[in-house]
Amino acid sequence: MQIRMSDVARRARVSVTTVSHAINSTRPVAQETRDRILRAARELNYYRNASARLLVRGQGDSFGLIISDIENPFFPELIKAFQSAARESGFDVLLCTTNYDSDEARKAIQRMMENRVLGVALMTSQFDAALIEELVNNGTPAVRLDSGLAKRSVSDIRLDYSRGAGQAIAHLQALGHRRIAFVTGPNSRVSAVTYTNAILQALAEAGLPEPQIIEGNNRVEGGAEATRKLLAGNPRPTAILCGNDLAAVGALQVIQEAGLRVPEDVSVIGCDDIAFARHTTPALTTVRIPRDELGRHAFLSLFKMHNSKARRSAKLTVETELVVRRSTGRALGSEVLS
Amino acid sequence: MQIRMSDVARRARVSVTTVSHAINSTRPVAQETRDRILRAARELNYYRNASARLLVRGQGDSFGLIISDIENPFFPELIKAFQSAARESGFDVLLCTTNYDSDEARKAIQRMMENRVLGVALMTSQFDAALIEELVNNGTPAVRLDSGLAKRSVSDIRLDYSRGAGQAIAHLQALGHRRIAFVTGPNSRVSAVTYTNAILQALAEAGLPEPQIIEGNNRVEGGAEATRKLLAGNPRPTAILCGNDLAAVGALQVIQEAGLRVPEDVSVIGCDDIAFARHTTPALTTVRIPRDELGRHAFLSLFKMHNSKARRSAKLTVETELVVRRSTGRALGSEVLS
DNA sequence: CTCCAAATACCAAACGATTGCGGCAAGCGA
DNA sequence: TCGCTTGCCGCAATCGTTTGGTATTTGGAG
Repeated sequence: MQIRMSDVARRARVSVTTVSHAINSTRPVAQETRDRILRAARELNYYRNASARLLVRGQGDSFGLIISDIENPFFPELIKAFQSAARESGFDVLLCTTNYDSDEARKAIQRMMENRVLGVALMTSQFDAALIEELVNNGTPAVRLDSGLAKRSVSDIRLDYSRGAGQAIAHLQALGHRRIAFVTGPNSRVSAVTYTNAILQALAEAGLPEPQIIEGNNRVEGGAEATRKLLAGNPRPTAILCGNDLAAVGALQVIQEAGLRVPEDVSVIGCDDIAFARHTTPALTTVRIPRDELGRHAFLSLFKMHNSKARRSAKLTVETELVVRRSTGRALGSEVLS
Repeated sequence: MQIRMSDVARRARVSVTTVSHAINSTRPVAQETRDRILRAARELNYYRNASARLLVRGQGDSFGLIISDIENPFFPELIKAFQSAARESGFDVLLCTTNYDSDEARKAIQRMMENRVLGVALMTSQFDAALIEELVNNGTPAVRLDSGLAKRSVSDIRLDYSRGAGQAIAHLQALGHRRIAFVTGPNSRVSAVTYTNAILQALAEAGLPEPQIIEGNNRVEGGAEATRKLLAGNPRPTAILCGNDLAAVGALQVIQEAGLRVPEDVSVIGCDDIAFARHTTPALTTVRIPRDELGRHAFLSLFKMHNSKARRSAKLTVETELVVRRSTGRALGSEVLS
């Protein structure tokens, strides 16, 4: 059925042992012999059998990455960073998505384990803590990227929202905003509530009043709907913070459709800094989450754990940062002379 | 090191054979015994060894998908469609990206083959035809999604641009446009030249003059740059067609930054209909490529080939279609009374 | 009580590569 | 010529499952 090493060996008139060594460069093979072998392999269209190889070596060479939704523009950049970090070190990556479904999440973990990945990174909140525990008890390195609450048992890459949040609020305050509204992500998502808390705290520290809060769904439509409610209020907010950029896009749209101007009438701030944030009109001011760093660190951390056989690695923190574009401006009715 | 079936067997006091059958439901096992086995497996944290399984069965259960760039918003939707079609039929998918690099492409194919995928779908132009040939000669089913030129040897899902192109041109013509410019994708990309040809033909059939053509790169910056050139021309075009939506976004931006209005001064039409196309301002009129259909058909086609052991399957065609939004309007200086 | 079928469980041979160990031959110095 | 090193290469055990071919038990019919 398939072409085996022994076929190559026969054609090159050597033993399978030699073929193996020639192909993997695991032992010196006479130049002439090696050539003969490689030629035979090419002629026969031979590809190593990964399972046989993995079976006997007991160790594969790929790391797993589990994310929730590939269509969410947040993830691709993360995936790419993880992937290229892995490739740089000579590893493959096995990608699974959960689509926010805990059953699929379970399958994803199972697939990872059955394929004996060297470690797995997870960025998805809908997650049985128990499963992760098992994973770790198994000795498989794991990192979570989504966690605000630092679970003890798994190494995390902590995403620190406080800096970005602080900068966002300071920015708004400097522009004279006081009536600030906040469209959060779904409260079921850890990262969403972490961000919410960071914003609330920054607001408090700045001595600004509590914001009006509406729970959104981190999608364009959710942001749009929430914004409609906000605009109907009286007095309406002069600035709207959104749980992510997608929601902010919805906000932008609704505000402008209502005949109001951004940022003259209402300022908008997103979160994530997805690629499109710079192409909205006006370009979106947003709290940047450095996904490339996140992805790289995730891999590096896993890699270290794998090498050192440690169950946990040093906790890393990556910082958010406000990037100011054109969707924020001086608050209406705060025409201070300057 | 790892936990084997024999460990589970010992703990449940049965043979490995029975464990295997209990876990895979491949042969009846007494309810009581099965329970004992599954419990033991759970207690021991047992995961099947995929390699051993695959090795002996000779057949895996995943299909491969190779794309060029995960950050291009065109792809995620395609991936998802492919994935969910696969999952519905009980298969996994192995995803690889090439990043437009033919060396990585080679590695991707190799990974697919080494892992004995049941078939592979490719959407990436930078491709050694030779590699694909091999693949097919190996007996591994393959489909290309990017192909305008129908290679003989591989089954294709043909993407028919002519309908969408025709509709786009008709739409523009109806609005009174005659000075039409076209920002193409890179000429190295098959799909790009296919689209270009479709547009050119539609233009000719409509009796419209040849358009001014600028080669872009299918990215925002490319579209922006090309548009700057176009705007500097005299007379400037009243409508700009773009090779994809990303470029169209760049066009939109440049036009509006130049103080012109879309669509009053210049109309813009994109291609792809990425998720963000409906959220640009104004919302983008574009030639939709049905990525979900593309992904689904790709899998289905592979699946069929795999089942029937056929090397080729019926050629499918998926149609593009114009979706009209707000970035197109009546041509300047064509105020016909109606 | 005997016999048979059905149900259940086990034995052992694969699957295709890797790798420790050992063999052979050529080259070299004494 | 002998003995040793060095450079190549092959033998055969091994990895953890699956699965065709039996063996054993059980229950009921004759």
